[in-house]
Amino acid sequence: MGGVKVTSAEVAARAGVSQSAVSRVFTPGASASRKTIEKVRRAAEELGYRPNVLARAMVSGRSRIIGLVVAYLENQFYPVALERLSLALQDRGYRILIFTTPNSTDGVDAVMEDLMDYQVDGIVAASVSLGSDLAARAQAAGVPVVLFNRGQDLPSCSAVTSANRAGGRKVAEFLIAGGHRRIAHIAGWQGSSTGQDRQAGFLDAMDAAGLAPLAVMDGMYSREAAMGCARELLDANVCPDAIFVGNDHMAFAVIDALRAAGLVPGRDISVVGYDDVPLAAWGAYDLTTLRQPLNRMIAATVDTLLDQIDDPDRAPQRIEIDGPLILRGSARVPEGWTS
Amino acid sequence: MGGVKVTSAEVAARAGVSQSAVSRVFTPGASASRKTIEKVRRAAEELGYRPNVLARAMVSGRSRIIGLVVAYLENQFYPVALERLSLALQDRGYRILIFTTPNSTDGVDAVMEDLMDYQVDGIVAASVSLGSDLAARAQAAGVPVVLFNRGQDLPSCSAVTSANRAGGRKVAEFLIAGGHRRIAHIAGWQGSSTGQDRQAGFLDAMDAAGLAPLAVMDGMYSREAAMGCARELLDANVCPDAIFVGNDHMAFAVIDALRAAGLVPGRDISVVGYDDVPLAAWGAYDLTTLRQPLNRMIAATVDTLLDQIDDPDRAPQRIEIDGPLILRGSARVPEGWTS
DNA sequence: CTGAAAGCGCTTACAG
DNA sequence: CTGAAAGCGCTTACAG
Repeated sequence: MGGVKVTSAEVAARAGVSQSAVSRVFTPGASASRKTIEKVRRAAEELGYRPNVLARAMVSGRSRIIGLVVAYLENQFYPVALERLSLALQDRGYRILIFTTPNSTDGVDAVMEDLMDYQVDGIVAASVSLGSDLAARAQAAGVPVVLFNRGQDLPSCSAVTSANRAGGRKVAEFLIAGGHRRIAHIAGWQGSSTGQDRQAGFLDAMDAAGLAPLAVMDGMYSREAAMGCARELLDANVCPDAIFVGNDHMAFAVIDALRAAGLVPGRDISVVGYDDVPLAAWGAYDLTTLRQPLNRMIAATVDTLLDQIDDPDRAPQRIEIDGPLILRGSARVPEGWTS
Repeated sequence: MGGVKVTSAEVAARAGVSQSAVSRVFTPGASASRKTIEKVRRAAEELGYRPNVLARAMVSGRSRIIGLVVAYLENQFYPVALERLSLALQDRGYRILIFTTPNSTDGVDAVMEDLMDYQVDGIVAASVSLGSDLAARAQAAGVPVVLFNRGQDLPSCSAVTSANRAGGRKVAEFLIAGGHRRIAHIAGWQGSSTGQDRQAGFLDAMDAAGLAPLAVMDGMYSREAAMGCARELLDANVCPDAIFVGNDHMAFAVIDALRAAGLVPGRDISVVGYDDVPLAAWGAYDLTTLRQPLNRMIAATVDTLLDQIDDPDRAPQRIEIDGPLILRGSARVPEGWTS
């Protein structure tokens, strides 16, 4: 029952070599003779030895642990992102220490401190905002931070997002081209860059077309809030003919609200989301949406983070990745519309 | 830019005390005079000192890290479980190191080895099966393991599940009482205890009522597989009047397939799922389902795991928690049915 | 209460 | 290529 942890010294004794030799055999770059390698490997196998990663971390100053701060796990975008990120990081020899948090800046900051106590080599903050003091501390400690799906303007942090402003514009242009004239926007949380940028893009395009939005409301990235917004829109004197919703998670709520009111999405009212989570493609929602190119966003996140870990002098990056509009049944498609 | 990590020695120097004193001030149980505590806290604050958790882990033999192995993150049950687990563990001072994995036993075992390299204090294996050798190694290393939502029969592991056999029985009784006679079962993966137990319970009740199932197929806990099964059922000569699906994730696929065939769930064919994930309550699916009591399952998992960490001699537990049937619109409700 | 010292399990110059 | 030794940042008996 007692934790029978085998150490390199025990392996050394059994193999008849020094403890340093054992260490070298298990250290990728180091050199050892074939004979030593063989003796050590055999002894290690017999004893069930595996190097203690924590001890290695202490002396090398590398924990091979990446801290992940994430909120909104009920939005399918994040579990999927987590899975991809975890796989990509595992491939490169890193593991994820996960911190879930309510989305207040305070909550996030508290959790970040904890994170740094674990000597993480880098931090991915997904869908959360950092206090600028916290960002500074991470930098002071030499821990690179990349913001995933949030473009907050912190000079010391990298940020990976999709091209949200362009995306918002694209959605508006699509709806306008489809002949909609009473277009409402249930926006993503206006405390977040993604919510702001998508809304700004939407307003850009409306403006360019000489149209005023029927309504713009903050859905807070919350199912409940979005549903409330949708009900309010349906109860108003003038009913929208299209609703652009700031993300898919809220769009599902909006569709549920429309149907509850006896309306058919795509026929009576067009609904467009943002993200293209797997659920958007399922029959029950069949949601037209602006896709965030998750694979490329994850790849960019991992590359940026590991580059900065390997070379602390590398400057933070801000990466924006363009995404396509995915046409499905929840919104009327303009005649001859392509792409 | 260089990682300016502050150590206890530096704090000691500034505070004019020994390094041990600093350590004591930051060690919950230890004793120090008010004056020392004050001096040390001030110096620590000024320097931005926080204890290195990894170093503490090395000497104390406690990493305060729990390893979590999880597959099926596309099934909403798991992200929600992850979030609750993370919160519950954070409350008790533990963090989660996460490993995602394809669900083969091989994949899981490889990942478990990696996990142990990080000196985790305990392991939660959610929705995955362990090789028995691996379970033995974890035990040998003194690392307790609890299987979450999987009741595999490994004497050295604890297991927390809902009462799956009783649940399967309850669903069948409900459908039979509702007057259904052509009842099919798209089962959970038959390589898992949950899939087997729910199916066994279903068959128990069918048997007791003198009914034969119209069909029993393995949906593999996969959306695609389940959809294939549903199509096959609909194409057969005799169409089911009810389908019990092994979990909600598959049930959503089944409902999509029914609707694609022009059928209305709850009117033409009753569909019942298992889990009661949040999506089951959303308007688009409105799924009748057997709820797995997640909060209680998480609480039991955390309690069991931490108990075993604190007292290595404690015997592994197997905990089963009963869940209620949640009535919604996807299945006909028998007259006068209660609970 | 407090400090000097040993030790957790490793990696990494340093000699040989 | 190999071993003895120092050291990573802490905790924890051990004396005082």
